[in-house]
Amino acid sequence: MPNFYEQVYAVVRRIPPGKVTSYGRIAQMLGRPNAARAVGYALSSLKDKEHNVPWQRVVNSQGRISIVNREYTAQLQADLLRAEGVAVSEQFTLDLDQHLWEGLHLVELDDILHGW
DNA sequence: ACAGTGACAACAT
DNA sequence: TATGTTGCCACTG
Repeated sequence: MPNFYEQVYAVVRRIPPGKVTSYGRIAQMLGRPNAARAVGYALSSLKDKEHNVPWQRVVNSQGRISIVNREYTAQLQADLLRAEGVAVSEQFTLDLDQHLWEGLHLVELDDILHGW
């Protein structure tokens, strides 16, 4: 049974290129509608290589890149998304109606939540 | 055991 | 619109 962080990573790995979702929606998928902050915390602790997580595909509920006081990182996220075909504005915003990921099917969620 | 820490989100001004 | 406030929660030392 993976811990919460691993569950978050498992979900994020399912997000296809060119699509995005929010911290809160990931929390909801994992059955913890109020754990949005913990999702952000999980991603912030990523050490890149060990995991293979497309962290750039997670933005806040407003469709905005949510990394504060780290301009270079926000810029990196924007560039990574643009490389996938996502239109990101100079203010680090994007159109959720156009790029929002539908989410997982119940079978896939069961895999993540209960192991396989 | 416990207080501090965020890449959140919803609401209230 | 744009800030500010408050509730949240998993993880850490």
